[in-house]
This record gives sequence, structure tokens and C-alpha cells, in this order.
Amino acid sequence: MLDLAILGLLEEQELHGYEIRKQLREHLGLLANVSFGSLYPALARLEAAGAVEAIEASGTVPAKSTAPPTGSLSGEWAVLRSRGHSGTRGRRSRKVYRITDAGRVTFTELLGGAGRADDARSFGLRLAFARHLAPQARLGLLERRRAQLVQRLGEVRGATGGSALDVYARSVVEHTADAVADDIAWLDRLIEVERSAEVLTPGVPAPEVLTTVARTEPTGREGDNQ
Amino acid sequence: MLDLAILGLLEEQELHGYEIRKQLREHLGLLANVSFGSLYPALARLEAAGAVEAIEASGTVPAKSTAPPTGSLSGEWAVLRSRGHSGTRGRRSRKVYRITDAGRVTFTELLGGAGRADDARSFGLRLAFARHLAPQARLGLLERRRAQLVQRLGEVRGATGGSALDVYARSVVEHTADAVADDIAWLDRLIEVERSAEVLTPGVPAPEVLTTVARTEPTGREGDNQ
DNA sequence: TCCCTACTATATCGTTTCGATATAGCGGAA
DNA sequence: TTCCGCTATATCGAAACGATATAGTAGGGA
Repeated sequence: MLDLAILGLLEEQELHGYEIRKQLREHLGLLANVSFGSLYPALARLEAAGAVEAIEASGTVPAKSTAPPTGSLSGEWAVLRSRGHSGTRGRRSRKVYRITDAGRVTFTELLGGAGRADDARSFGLRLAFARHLAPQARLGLLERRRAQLVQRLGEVRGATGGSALDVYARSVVEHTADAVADDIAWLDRLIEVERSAEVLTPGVPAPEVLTTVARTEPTGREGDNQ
Repeated sequence: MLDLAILGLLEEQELHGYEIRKQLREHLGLLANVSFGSLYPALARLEAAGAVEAIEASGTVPAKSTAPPTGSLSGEWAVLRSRGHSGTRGRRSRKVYRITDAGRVTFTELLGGAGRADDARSFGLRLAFARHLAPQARLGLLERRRAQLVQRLGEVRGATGGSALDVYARSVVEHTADAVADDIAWLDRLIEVERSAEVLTPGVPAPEVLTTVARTEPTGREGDNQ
């Protein structure tokens, strides 16, 4: 989930952890407010998996070979400090990450349903990076999400109908249901736009892009755990 | 978070794990779709903390003293099976939980802001159980949530304004922002209702209910991690 | 009769995420 | 000159998730 977000950002530019978090807050603000307690472990995980690689400072620094991890780091820091860097001054040693070819493969897999979890965050993230998907995969993503929301809305509206909830609980349920209905209407608009676009440019698959999407396999019977 | 949901349900009736999950799915459906992987550990945690206690079967069964945990359980099961139980037949051994006095205290604390986390789920849960709060505490809950959403909306709308997002990312951000705006409007309606009710019955604190709410203490500067 | 599926029910495992906290450098204000 | 606020990374324990195992009962069909 976080992996997708990180790889998606690194696909466009090299970034360090702090900056990744800032961009996520700005771009996807309310959707993904990631904490450092998830971010740094995620970066370490991706680096260990070979999906990203760390480069010393911003820009292309000679890499200093493999510097001793402990000991006097002040030497390296001095180098970083002395170097003229773009934008604001006064920062601390940072690790800038770059996506690898393997990372791009992983990103594509995650975008196309490989990574489990179909909550709102996950979908929002996938849609935010939907430009990397082929038109048909994009459409599939939207339609699967729509079907899912319709089903869940039906369950809730059905189950809640007769029960005796007090004002507050009822208000929460109804407002949540309304919000889901709004989501569906939004998806409908997006789907329509996608279909129009598809009619205009039929059978022209974009290069370097996912053409198929992993279907939600029928085992497990919907959102049920276990 | 889950603790609050569990205690809130047990406040009304004795339940076993499976049933708790069903009720959460039905009542707060889209809000809290809890998995067993969180539920059972949470129940165990609450039991260890003395907030809930397990009673053998549904109704009040003699408890069989402390039966040997391993070995032939078929004896106990036979007892359970032979017993006429309300509703559907054909179930398996179950652990029915009851809230304790300590649990009620914990519940009240959690309702009144003690448990951190002010995400949508947490707030929705608190509001769903808001009948257990005193009018002024309820109003405080709504107003704090409102202030929070207004601030976050401002941040996102501000930051996103100039940046160059593609259609998809932009759509996600805008739709999310709209949803938050809807939330705020909803809160406004609720707040108005609360205020009207308060005018009608001024200075009449409900008994057995929270009269104050723990304020979000000023350390930590809003949603920021670390 | 027997098997197979579906449902009720609890438990555990590994992974991810979260929130809190520690550490550290730097610039500017008091 | 000291303190505050910002940038920046890291780690820890707790909580939640998704998957999976286990176990019993009921009902349907071959």
C-alpha cells in the first residue's frame, strides 16, 4: 500500500524520505497522511528488495564508494554542507532514493491489483497513478471499485433498515452510506469519461503500460476475513 | 479503537466474538469492517485487562469451575449442545463476554478522547456511542472534529492549488476534498441540533455520564507524526 | 448412506502501519 | 548565547490486517 505510493512518486523524481512524506501530504493530502513510523521501514524494505536504491546526496554525487557506516560521519556531512544545493539551505544529511528497473516492475504489479487490500486508500492511490495504466485496465479498476461499493452499500442499507439504532448511530450510518453513494456517482462520471475517450481512440494500446489487470480471484468470498 | 467498539456493544448486551463482528458489520457497516485477526486479540486484551469477563455459554451457565483447557472438551460441548438455546440451532462452543465495572470506566474514558487517534473511524465510533456522553461533551466532540476537518481541508486546498497534477490525481484530490466538505456540512447540522436541544434543557447534566472531555493537548502540533 | 458445501465459531501467524520518542544539524530570534 | 522551530532519519512497542488452520453442525444431493 505504502510501497505503491513511494514507487509512484519515485517514478517521477528522486526523493528522500522527508520529501516523500511532504509530497504525499500535499498531493494526496487527506487520502494518505503517512507517518514516518511507516515510511522509513517501507523505504528500508523496498531498498532491501532491490526496488529502490539510495544515492548519497541530492543530484548525482560520486557516491564516495561504500563509506564506513559508523565512525566520523562529519566528513561526509561537511561535503554535503559545502556543496551548493538547490532551494532552501540548512539541511541535514539525507538519503535520496531512486527507483530501479525491478522497482518499476513491482510498481506496475501493485498498480494492477497485485497488492491485496481494496479499501478507499488503496483505490485512491491506484487511481491517482492511473495514468500509468492502459485505458482498459483503468476502466477495469473503476468498474471493480464501483461494483464493490454498490454491493457494500446494499448490505448496509439492507441490514440497517429495520434495526433500532439511536439518533447518533443512525446519523453515522446514514451519512456514511450517503458518502458511499457519492463515491459511486463520482465513479460513474469517471467511467463515462473513460468510455468516451476509448471510443475516440479504439484499439490503440499505450506502450510501456499495463494492458491487463489481475482480477479479484473468486476465492475468499468478498471482504470476509479468514 | 476496537476496544471502544467492543465495549460499546457489550454495554448493551452480552456477546461472543463472532456476534460482535456481525453487529459491527450491520450497525456500523462501512465504518468498521473488523477482521477476526484484530477482534480476538482485542477481546483477549480486554479480558486480561479486566474490562470484560467471559461466561461459558449464552445465558448464565454454572461456569463448570475452571475446566482443564486441553483434554476432552467433548464433555463441555455436550453440555452446551444439550442446553436449549435461544434462536438458531447448530453452533459450536463459544465464549460469551460481559462488560465489567472496570470496563465501563474504560469505555467512558475512551469515549471522551482518552484513546488517541482522530481518524474518521475513531470519530464515527465515538459519535455512534454519543448517547453515553453528556450534551456538552457531545458538542465538544463535534466541534473538535469540525475544527480538525476545516484545518485539513484548508491545507489540502491550499497546497494543491498551483501544482501540476494529472487528471486522475487531481480527480482523487478534489473528490476527497469534496467529501470532507460534505462531512463538515454534516457536522454543522449535527452541531445545530445539539445546540437547539441544549437551549431547551439548559444546565441539566445527565447522570452516569461524562460531563467533561479530555481536550486535545497542545503538544505535538496536530496530525504530525513523531 | 455418504459426501460435500455452507455456516457458525475461535485462534494464531507474519506483516504492515501507527503513534511516540530519540537524535541531530542548522538558522534565526530573543 | 541560549532556545525555538524546521529539516531529517531512525527505532520501539502496540495495534490491526489478511491469510490460514481448526472444529463442529446442518442441509442437500448422488
